[in-house]
Amino acid sequence: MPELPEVETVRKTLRNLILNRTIESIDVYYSKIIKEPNLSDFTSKLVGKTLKDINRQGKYLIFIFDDIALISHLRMEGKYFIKDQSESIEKHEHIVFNFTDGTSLRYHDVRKFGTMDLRYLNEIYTTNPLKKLGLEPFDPLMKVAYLKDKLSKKEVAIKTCLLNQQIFTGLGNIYVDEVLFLSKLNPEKKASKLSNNDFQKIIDNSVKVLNKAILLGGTTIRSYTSSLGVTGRFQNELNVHTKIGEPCPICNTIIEKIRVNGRGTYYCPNCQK
DNA sequence: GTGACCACCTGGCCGC
DNA sequence: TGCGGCCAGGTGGTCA
Repeated sequence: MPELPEVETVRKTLRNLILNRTIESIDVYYSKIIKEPNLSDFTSKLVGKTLKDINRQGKYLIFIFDDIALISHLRMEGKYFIKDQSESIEKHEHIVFNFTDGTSLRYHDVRKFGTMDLRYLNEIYTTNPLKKLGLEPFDPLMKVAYLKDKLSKKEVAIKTCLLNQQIFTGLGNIYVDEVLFLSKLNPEKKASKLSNNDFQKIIDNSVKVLNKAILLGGTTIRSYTSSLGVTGRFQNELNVHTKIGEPCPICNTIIEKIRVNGRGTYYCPNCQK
């Protein structure tokens, strides 16, 4: 599933391919992807607009048009593909942005979990969904003091807290498992029990894991591929996620799988006590 | 305010 | 072979 490194890979790929194209029309085959505004306003506000830039905040893609931004979340299996308009619409292609040059940007989502919102440029960061996001690990303000302030009174598992995008933005299930492994922290340990040193390790290892994943184009597990079918290579670097029954790369203890707040969680019971 | 739980959604996998 | 049930999981909403 797309997490921050996968979204960043999609952003870079699309930015290189479709900048400065102008929307001629939009075909919507599954309108529930669009959250705000309504379908009619969504299309009328975008048609005729030229794509100026593509940014990212956490796991959200931000398509910057002339005066308006399309904020897209890929959720579990969202993908973008660029195709000629003459190519037939495939199953699971729910929203198609047709450009004036005869090409199209197609949003493909098997599980239909993805979302799209339109916002004027001056309200992108002052309204949801981006307003509520916490800091990314790369943010200069991401310090031990920030995490301590947010987590020191949390009586829930640290894994649950790191998946909370309102606190720690950008990590999903895969990378949280990897960060906690590198930090030698048990995913079920209560956030309130963590030390300053633990918080620092979480920050450092998050940056380390995400940077490496971005470099390798993200992680390809199950069905995820970025736009144009580009697959990531970070899955070859995973230490614990999906490694149930395999030996820990550090101590050879067998990796176990548990559920933390309903999420499949992989960890080494020896390294992460 | 906090934490637990559920809905959304479909393909893949497993057991019968 | 075919069918039913479960699992995967990010986020928002609801409820206690």
